[in-house]
Amino acid sequence: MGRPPCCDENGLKKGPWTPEEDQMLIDYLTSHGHGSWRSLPKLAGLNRCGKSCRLRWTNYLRPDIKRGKFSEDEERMIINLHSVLGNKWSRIATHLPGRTDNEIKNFWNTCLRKKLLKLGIDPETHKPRMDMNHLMNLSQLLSSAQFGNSTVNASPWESALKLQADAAQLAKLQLLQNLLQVISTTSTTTTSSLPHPDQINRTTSISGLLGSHQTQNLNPFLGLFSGTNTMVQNPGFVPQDKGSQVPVLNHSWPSIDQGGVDGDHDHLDFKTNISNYDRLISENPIPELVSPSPGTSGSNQMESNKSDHDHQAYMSAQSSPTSNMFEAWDKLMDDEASESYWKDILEYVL
DNA sequence: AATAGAGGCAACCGCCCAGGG
DNA sequence: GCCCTGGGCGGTTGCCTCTAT
Repeated sequence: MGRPPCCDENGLKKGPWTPEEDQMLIDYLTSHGHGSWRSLPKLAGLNRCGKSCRLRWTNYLRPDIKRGKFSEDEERMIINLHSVLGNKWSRIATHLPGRTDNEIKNFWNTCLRKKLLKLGIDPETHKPRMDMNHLMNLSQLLSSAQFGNSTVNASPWESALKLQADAAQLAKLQLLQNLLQVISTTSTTTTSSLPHPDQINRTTSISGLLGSHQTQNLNPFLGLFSGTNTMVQNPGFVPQDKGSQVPVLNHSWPSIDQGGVDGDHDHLDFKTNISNYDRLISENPIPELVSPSPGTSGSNQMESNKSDHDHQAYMSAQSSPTSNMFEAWDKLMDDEASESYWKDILEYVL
């Protein structure tokens, strides 16, 4: 097990710091530096543990700390970096001068996370949310928002995010509805709206319907975005994500015909619907999830190799014409997991 | 004006890892 | 190779403030 908490040592103060304590810590650190944090409190005359002093200094008292609200650039950067790095707050913090990992973590948990959730984006995966409850709610949201009317008072950044999310969500809904339509006309199940999973005939599997090796080609978003050139390759994305990119522009619907569908007219309808999505998106161009502007990237802090790597990944993500959302789709399709991902969704729907 | 609930944030906790002996 | 220690990190807690009722 881990070591016992250092503050268990008898009599050491915990909790909020007083201005006097802060001043003592600042005075000591500015004249002596921290040296060993463990011995620091005694030397500085503080009745605190070294760890508490270190946290207080690094998270609050350090002179280079920038306080106050996060700018939109910072928000964008955090979202981008989080999509690349995940919950590596300290690594994210190295790209935001004057911000601490703790502050970024708090900001993420209290604001950005909720913001993304509201926009229908899973903050963990940065992919559109696919849970059925959310999709059920979505139709109501979309109808009430009437596709963009709700962005009047939003910032341009929020509007862009929202519009993109709306488009993606609308496409998702329509995808699911069309899937259901296909399924209902192919199997004996008849549904005109999203059924409760318990009410659904689970004996039909989509892989059986379309051929066991074709499920990864089921993603209609490849077709969806193919006409708008938003779904392009992303050569610079994170190497650990297999490096290679599937040439998605030529990767979509023909495979269904080549696969197990055998020219079933229902599936032709499905195809037609997908090309309708193309038109929908063409007529309503989807903004990037985040702007490609790197803003103040804090590149002066790129000191470690790890940081350089983060920066490269980040800059790749930034410079790509496909921003996070599309990257996520791209990656989704490039990922082995995507097969089971879509399979899960489809089997859930079935 | 009082109160409950939500949100924001500082601080703590527990685990992990690297480095030194 | 093992143990100990310092330092770092991510997750969580709890307090304070704000807002709605």
